[in-house]
Amino acid sequence: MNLACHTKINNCPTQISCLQCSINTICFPSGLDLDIRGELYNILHHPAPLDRGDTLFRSGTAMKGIYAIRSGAIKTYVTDDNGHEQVTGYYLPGELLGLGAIHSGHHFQNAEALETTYLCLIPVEDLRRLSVDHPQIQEQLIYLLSKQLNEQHKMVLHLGLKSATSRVAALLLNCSDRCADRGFSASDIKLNLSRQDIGSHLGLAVETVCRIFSQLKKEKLIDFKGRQIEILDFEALNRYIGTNLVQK
Amino acid sequence: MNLACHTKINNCPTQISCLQCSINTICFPSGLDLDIRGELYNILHHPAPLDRGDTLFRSGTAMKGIYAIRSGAIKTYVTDDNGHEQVTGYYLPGELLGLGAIHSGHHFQNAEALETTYLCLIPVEDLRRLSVDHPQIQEQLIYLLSKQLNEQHKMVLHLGLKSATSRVAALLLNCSDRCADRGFSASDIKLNLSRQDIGSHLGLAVETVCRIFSQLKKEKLIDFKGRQIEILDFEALNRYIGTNLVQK
DNA sequence: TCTATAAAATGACATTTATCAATTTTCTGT
DNA sequence: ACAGAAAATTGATAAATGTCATTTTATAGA
Repeated sequence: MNLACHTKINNCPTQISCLQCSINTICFPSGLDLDIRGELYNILHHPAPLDRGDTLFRSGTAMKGIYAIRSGAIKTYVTDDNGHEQVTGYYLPGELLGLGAIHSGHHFQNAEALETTYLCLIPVEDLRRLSVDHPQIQEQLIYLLSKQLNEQHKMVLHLGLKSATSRVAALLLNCSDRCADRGFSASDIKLNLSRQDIGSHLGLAVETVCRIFSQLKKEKLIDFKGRQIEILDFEALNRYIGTNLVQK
Repeated sequence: MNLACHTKINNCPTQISCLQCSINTICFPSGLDLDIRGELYNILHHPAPLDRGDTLFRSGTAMKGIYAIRSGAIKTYVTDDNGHEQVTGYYLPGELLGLGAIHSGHHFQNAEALETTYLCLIPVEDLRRLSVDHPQIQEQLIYLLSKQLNEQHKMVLHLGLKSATSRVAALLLNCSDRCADRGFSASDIKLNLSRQDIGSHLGLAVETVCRIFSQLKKEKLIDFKGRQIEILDFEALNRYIGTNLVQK
């Protein structure tokens, strides 16, 4: 099995300029003029890296800004009255968190690191100030918001699939796609959510998720060791999704 | 039962200025300065109203712009290899369609009118041109994109609920909320999706949706006649969602 | 490296949901 | 108002998924 996507960019220094950052082709600054990237770097904050289990932000709190993941992985989740978690999102390096809180200024989800995670924080107020002179920044923000909205539309599609197997397959292929977009392997992915998290995200019991993983392995559509997954048959996984879109 | 939300603003004239439009407090122009609203009106198109079943746009086609619903209702859906539909969204007056296509310029969903529907079309190119002189327009677009992203995050949460009843309850309360935001009744709502559409959206069989509707009626949590629904017990419906967020 | 703890996996059984078939109700067009 | 078609509903049964109990495996900290 090859290297997991995340391991390739581990050991990031805490401070790094966008100009040198290994993910600057997919992160916020991608497509911006070089001088604007420089200005963007001036307003960036580099919070201390998060350890596994550390909270990035909590539901109900004011947003400090937009977070960009430099390395690591984050899950978002909500908690019900009984303290039970439901995972609502899974974010990879180069992806942005907090965009949905711009309009209200507050988060309604919690965000937690799934492994050691390095981030950049872009304060929205500073970004707004910067965009007065550089309308390109607003255009970029619109572009990225639209892209993430599109991603969520796809998630809504995947979560509306009827069978448990098709929902799991959709999640796997979704992660594969996003890894590939980031220049990582499309077939060897690290899905750093627990089976419990996956179940809670897809509306399934942990045991169901385990059984589906085992069966997909037996059918040789995937192979895995823990959270390290190798996709062996993209076609077949896609067929699971396509043919289960909706029953007759 | 009171009037359905939609009936209140039926019989819209085809041409109407944003300044007089009944939904201008929630639609794109909300919050914009009056002179900018006037300019916005100048670039608006008013396509002929759609009849029930008419297609607004198709998957794979280039986007013409952002659509704002003036009255009526729209569903978005995708179709699998076997021609089976899966509903991915349901849109009410004052809501915008097509925002997810800005970044690629293409739609990946189909959009279809569920009843007679009046729309405005805001061509993105014209909007971009207008925003050179009025950065407020880009700020507004960012605000609205963030808001819709947040809405989709909620949908992801709702579709990840484990029981069929909680997913149906979540859909009902979601529509109620959105109706209330628009100044319509929160308790008397018209959910103009067929039971089939609801099932396909939530990953359930039609029959399951029917049975859940019947049971909620028997338990006096809702009342309904066809697609006209009255919510009788918000508390109880909310409890369904909260206590089913995730199993132990 | 070892131990304690958590995560993952599996089997047996209960519950929920899907499927199929049939009936009733609603809607559309004349 | 009427006829035909589509949508909604309901029951019986099959299939999928959840729950509980137990075992195995992986992980974290000493």
